[in-house]
Amino acid sequence: MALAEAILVCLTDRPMSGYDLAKTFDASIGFFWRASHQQVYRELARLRDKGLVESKEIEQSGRPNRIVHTITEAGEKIVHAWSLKPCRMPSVKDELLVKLYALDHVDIAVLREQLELRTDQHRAKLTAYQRIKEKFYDGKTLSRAQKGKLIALTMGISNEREVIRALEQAVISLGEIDG
Amino acid sequence: MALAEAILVCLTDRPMSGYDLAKTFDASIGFFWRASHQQVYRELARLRDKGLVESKEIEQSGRPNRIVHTITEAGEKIVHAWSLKPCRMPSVKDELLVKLYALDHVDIAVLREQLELRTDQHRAKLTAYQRIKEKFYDGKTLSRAQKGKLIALTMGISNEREVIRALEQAVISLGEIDG
DNA sequence: AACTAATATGCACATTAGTGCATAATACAT
DNA sequence: ATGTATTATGCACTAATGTGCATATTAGTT
Repeated sequence: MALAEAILVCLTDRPMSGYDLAKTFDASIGFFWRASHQQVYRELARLRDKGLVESKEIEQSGRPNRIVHTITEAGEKIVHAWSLKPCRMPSVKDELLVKLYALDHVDIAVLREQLELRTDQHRAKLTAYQRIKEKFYDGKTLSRAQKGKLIALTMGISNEREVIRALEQAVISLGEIDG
Repeated sequence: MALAEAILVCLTDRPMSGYDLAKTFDASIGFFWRASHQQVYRELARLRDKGLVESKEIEQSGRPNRIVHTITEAGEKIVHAWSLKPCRMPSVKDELLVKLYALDHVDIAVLREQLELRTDQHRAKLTAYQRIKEKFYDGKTLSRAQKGKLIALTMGISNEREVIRALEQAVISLGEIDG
């Protein structure tokens, strides 16, 4: 149920519409907890029903009205209680590694392409993280909240670097097998 | 739907019962695709319905009969078709990073404990991977299938090492904030 | 004697996530 | 004119995952 908490955490910063939240889940907090816009709207409805956020419609002309959600005191209590509860290990589900595991039943040329595509995807992630770090964190005086985000971001960066290195090595190893 | 394929991949090695498969998902292939025993039995029923595996009951005395599943030709075709399809990026969902992201709304002492617990869990994983590598792969002549498994395992090992290093650094950074 | 682990299978229910679609207006490019 | 992107919300259906329970026997432990 940590999508609820992730949304509440975003709303501790400032009130936001579902659309704002969906964008946030495509960027910053989405690096650590992925969610689609449908998931976000659905969960917002539940949070509203439970009284953990308050929603008010803001009229706009030309486009649909914004519905802006504000965290309530009850919502803040939920966030604090959640912070004390133990975390689960993220569940591993990586088809690419399953394909390596099943090497004998897989087209090696295709698998190499897939490894290279994956490497590029991680390079793109690394670049995105580094841009954010340079733009918002490097050489700045940081609040405690920002320092926490920087620690998470730094972990993301070092992880992407290592994954890229490991994937490049995997392609080399695969080449040695295929000959 | 890659649980189906992961099971089929296991069955290309040898026919197995649901129980055998569940154990395999607690160890080897489960390092790359996690699944509970309930999931395995449910998926086996579906695979049987689709004619991708054939199941026969083997009588045992004292304990429930084993139902041993063998991959069919149709099943092997599915595995090959799957190997050609592009892979998705694994979906990120890590509460611990969300808590770092939400540092201002979190108990820092508790978070440090959670980071340390997570570090220990990754150390345990690393040890398990290394034992398997030493026992089954180091200094042995390997088939192509085994070489694929070794590449996946090597990626797992380097990833665990990096995650441990990054978590240790995160605890240090957190200490500097907290004072 | 009672408890625990291992072997072996699975159902029922609840929660979570993903896919596809629907609506509606503006702005900008082709 | 037509298409595409952006802003903005959300439903309906399907698929995947997790939780709790149920059954049944043997072997070993406290």
